[in-house]
Parts: sequence; C-alpha cells; structure tokens
Amino acid sequence: MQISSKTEYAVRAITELALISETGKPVSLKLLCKRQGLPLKYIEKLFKKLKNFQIISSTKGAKGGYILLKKADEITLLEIMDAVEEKYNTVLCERPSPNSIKCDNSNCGFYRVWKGLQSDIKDYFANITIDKFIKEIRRKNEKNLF
Amino acid sequence: MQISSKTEYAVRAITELALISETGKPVSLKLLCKRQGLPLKYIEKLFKKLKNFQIISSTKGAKGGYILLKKADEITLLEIMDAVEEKYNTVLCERPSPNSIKCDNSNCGFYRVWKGLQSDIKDYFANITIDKFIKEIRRKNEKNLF
DNA sequence: GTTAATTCCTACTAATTTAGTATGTTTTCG
DNA sequence: CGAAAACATACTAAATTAGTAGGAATTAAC
Repeated sequence: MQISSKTEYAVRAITELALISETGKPVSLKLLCKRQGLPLKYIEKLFKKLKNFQIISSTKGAKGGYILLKKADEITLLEIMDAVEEKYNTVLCERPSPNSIKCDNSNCGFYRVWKGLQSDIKDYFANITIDKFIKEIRRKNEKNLF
Repeated sequence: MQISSKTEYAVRAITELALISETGKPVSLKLLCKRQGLPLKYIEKLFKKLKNFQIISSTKGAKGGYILLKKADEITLLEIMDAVEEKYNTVLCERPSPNSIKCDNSNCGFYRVWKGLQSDIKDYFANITIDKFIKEIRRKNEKNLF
C-alpha cells in the first residue's frame, strides 16, 4: 500500500489539464508543467501511463497536446493510482521476499484482514474525483476575491 | 502515504505476542519469530520502535522477553504505523525535493484535499485493532475443527 | 518542404529506502 | 559461571524513486 508522489504529480497535472482545457483544444505538457511547476520529462512518463488507462488522449505534432477523455467528476483517484502507481495493492504474504511468508490466502487470517483493508481503501479512493480538487481550488480563489 | 512490510511484520509479531502471552510471562523474540517465520534481527529493530511508543515493554536476560502493555483491542493499527513506519503522512508540497512545489498549506487546494484524505485514512486505521487480526485467525481455526 | 512544436521512445543515473545481516555488548536467571 | 535473552551499532545488497538526457516521429503553419 502506498501513495507516492507519482500519484500526487499525476493528480496535479490532470487537475491542471481539466482547468485549462475548457476550449476542448489539446494542451501541451510544456504549458501545463510550467503552470504547475512540474518536471516535464517526468510528467511525460506519467502521461503515457494515463493514456494507457484511457484517462487522456493525445495528438502529436505542433499544436498537439493532451485532452481528458472524461469529465473531472468521472476521473477517480483510484484509477489514477491504478495507472501510475505500481503494486500498491500487495500484501506481505504475496510478495516475493527472502524470508517470504507464504500463506494460503483465503485461509490466512492476516491475508484476509489486509485484503479487507485494501478493499475499503480502494472504495474510498474510488469515490474521490478530480472534481473534488477543482472545487477545493475554486473555493479558495473565490474567497480571495473579497 | 504508505504501508510497507514494516507494518505488516510488526502486526504479525504483535499479534503472535498477544496469542502466546496468555500467561503474562515475557516472550522471547526467538520463540515468537520461529512461530511466525519472521527474521529475528529485523523484528528486534521494529520492537525497539514499538517499545519507544509504549506498546510493549521488555525484560532483559535469560527468561526475559517482551510483553504487551495494552490489550489486543487497545492496540491500533495507527499506533503501530506511527511507531514503525517513517513519514507515511507527508504530502508532496511539504516534502523536500528538487522541483519541490512549495505551497502555503491552508491556502493550497491540493494540500487541503490530501490532508483531508490522510486524516480520513488515519481515522480508519485508528479503528482497527490487533484484536481484529486475532479474531479473524481464531474464526478460521474454529472452522477447521469440523 | 522546411521549420518549429509537440508527443513518443529508450536509456541512464543519483539518491533514498527497504529489508535485511553481522557482530558484539550487556543483563539476568539458574 | 554459562546460557539466554535484550540491546547497540554498523554494514550491505537490492529495489525503488524521482528524476535527466538525447533523440526520433509526427504534424501545423508558413
């Protein structure tokens, strides 16, 4: 179980993409990264994965860039993590390790509890969308007007 | 955010300690690790941290070992993680990194959402106790009697 | 049809973390 | 005293993280 900064970077980038791309035109990573202060080359790699997961699509060449394939309230934190994070959903007994503790999964109390936890947490993440980040950002911006 | 195998090891060891130490006598790590198939020296290090967090206490010398300072239903997953896991509760903006994104915390939408998530997850972990693991293990053992 | 802007692709890398191991010291029971 | 335990310190190999470097392929605009 982990949320590394891969997920945080991806969320930032996707959120920024949602904020910019009102017009429907593709947004270049150069612009996007500049606005959020993100490392371009690193985000490129993450966007490749996000593309594989059908969260974004891209057009190449000049004036090219990325667009969201879904609305902000349809993109969940869970799917971003699935795309970007590796093996965040493992349990000790199923990891290969020197002194690996091999259990018989459904017969192992530890395994069942951990898997239960993971499932709960995944449900939780599945209910958090990019829209939540956007709303929280907007809320603040509005406050600053006064 | 992460749960590494440190936590899983610690939970296994603490659970086993709870299971063995019915008598109240200290339990040696040698026995405990043998029964759970855990690497002794590694668990020693984790137990040092658990001791710092007042989850266990120890007596040295022959016939020495560790005892739990609380009941199984009073030891939460959260406190084990606090003891054993390092910086599982950070957010990108507050991590030191090359391209670190410095935000003004309470004024940053991302920061607020992430911190909210963490707080939810911590609440969840605070409500999971070692007792849950024990019950799940016992449940299975009982089933096997028939 | 050249140029500039972009995605896409592959490889490399430095630092950190993880998951330990090794070796020994100190304390206590019998 | 001798064995069994916790306690202390240092080392290490492998994996992961968080990038960077350098270029190839594609496309719009002129």
